[in-house]
Amino acid sequence: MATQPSPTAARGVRARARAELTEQIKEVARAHLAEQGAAALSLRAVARELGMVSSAVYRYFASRDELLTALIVDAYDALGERAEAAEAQTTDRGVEERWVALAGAVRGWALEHPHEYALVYGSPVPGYAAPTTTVDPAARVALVLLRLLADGVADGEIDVEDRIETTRSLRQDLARLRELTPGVPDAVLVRGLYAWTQVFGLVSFELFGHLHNVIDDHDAHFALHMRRAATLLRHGPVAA
Amino acid sequence: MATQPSPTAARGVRARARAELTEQIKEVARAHLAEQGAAALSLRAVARELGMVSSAVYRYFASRDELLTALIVDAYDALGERAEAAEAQTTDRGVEERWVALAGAVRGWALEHPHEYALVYGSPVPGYAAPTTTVDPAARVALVLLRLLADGVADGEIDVEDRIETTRSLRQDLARLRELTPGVPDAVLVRGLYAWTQVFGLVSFELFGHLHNVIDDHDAHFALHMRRAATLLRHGPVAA
DNA sequence: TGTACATCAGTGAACGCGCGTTCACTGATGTAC
DNA sequence: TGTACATCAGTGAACGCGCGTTCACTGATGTAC
Repeated sequence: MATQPSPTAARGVRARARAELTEQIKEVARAHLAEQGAAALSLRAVARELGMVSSAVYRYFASRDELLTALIVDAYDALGERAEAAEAQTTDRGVEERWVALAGAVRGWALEHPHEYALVYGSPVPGYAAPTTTVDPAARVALVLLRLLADGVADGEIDVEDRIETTRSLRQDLARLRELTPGVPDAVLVRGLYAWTQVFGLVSFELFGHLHNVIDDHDAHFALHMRRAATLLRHGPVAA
Repeated sequence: MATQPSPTAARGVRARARAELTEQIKEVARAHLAEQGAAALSLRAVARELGMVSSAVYRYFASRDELLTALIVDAYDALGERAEAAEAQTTDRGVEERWVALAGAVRGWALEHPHEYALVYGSPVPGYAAPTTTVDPAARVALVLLRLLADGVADGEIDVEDRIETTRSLRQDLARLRELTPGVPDAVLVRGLYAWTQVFGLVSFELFGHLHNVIDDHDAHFALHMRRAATLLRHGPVAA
């Protein structure tokens, strides 16, 4: 019985074949992305490489934009997964080590997948509007940081005393952010945003070539700044 | 005599016409950039809009890449000029105000010219390799910060005491940077790089949509972070 | 187990489009004597 | 001031290319009875 193809198993065969080819299309598309960038990604070229006729791809993705969206979602998910794993491995240690692991995961993934990083964190693809499907995967990596902040505050590892001067609307933005991880005060959220910007700013600078002829030892440079970011995350800047 | 067309004046007429049309081509190209991004920039479309035949553009730019290079150089120069002017207007004030003016100039220019910003600070254009002509204009805006750091150190407004732990190769990178503005110690250069990354990281996040549903009050958010950056620039983080 | 029907994957041709770049050319503008 | 020549801007046609998407179709695979 179990070896005989039942109706559902049969449907399963077709579905599996479909899933496999869908995956193959995305893989080839990712490879093309890595060679020429998102703007040059072409359905025809992908089909050609897979030995299909270009129209066949439309059985799998309704349009070029839909394929792009799938790649974007995958990229966010891959980065999120990597970050979650890296941070989970150091959960028993302190805020600083967890932060360094998280930041290192972001940079590590970006260096391994520069064009996928550019696809999601670089300039927007012209004529492409990201659908709401991409919102949740995009938030995944940020949630790792938010949980880290919440833990650090709960443990007392992160100072909470510094005050920030800001506007009512910014406080509302921060309050919305706090809904995801209650207990993190405004000042700490601001420090988190600061550190967050630092990670992606640095990775983008490195990948997009803006540290050319400025910094050669990218590893040391990144490590140094992430240590500083960790200190700031825990204590905030001294008031002037 | 002065009103008669002398040989050089005559040559001047042709040269001026040439310069004007070159400028017009770039203007139209910039407008197209703003509508569809760099990858979609087309010589034919530019020519069409100017009422020329596409091949005529080749009298002015030898290729599409050369036009792109000109736009990149112009963008860097425009940003540099804006930053220089903003900072120069506050030279008599302290490091913090000068820094805030500089950072505000960068963001202001970026918000007004988002696609030109993306052209130079976003993901690299696929298949385009920036020639060395772009190096000096690119450095212009960074030099403003370096001079500010040098002044702040000379005035005693910027603390110089904090030590940084780093590698020999990174110290070499910093030494090379110091050649441009002698007298700025490693620790201060590192703080400068940190602040620098923060400005461009924040502007990129804002322009590329990564603060969507996170921060609505971008002005307040940016102002807050730049004030913090100024404090850090002057004093560095507290050691843990 | 067998048959009639429905679903689905993939084909191949076509539509209409835009692109970068080259080339031989016409005419106008500038230069040298 | 006038003429012969050189330089330059712009034309128009062409080359060869690739693209996204649609559509009617064939044949294989799955489903229901």
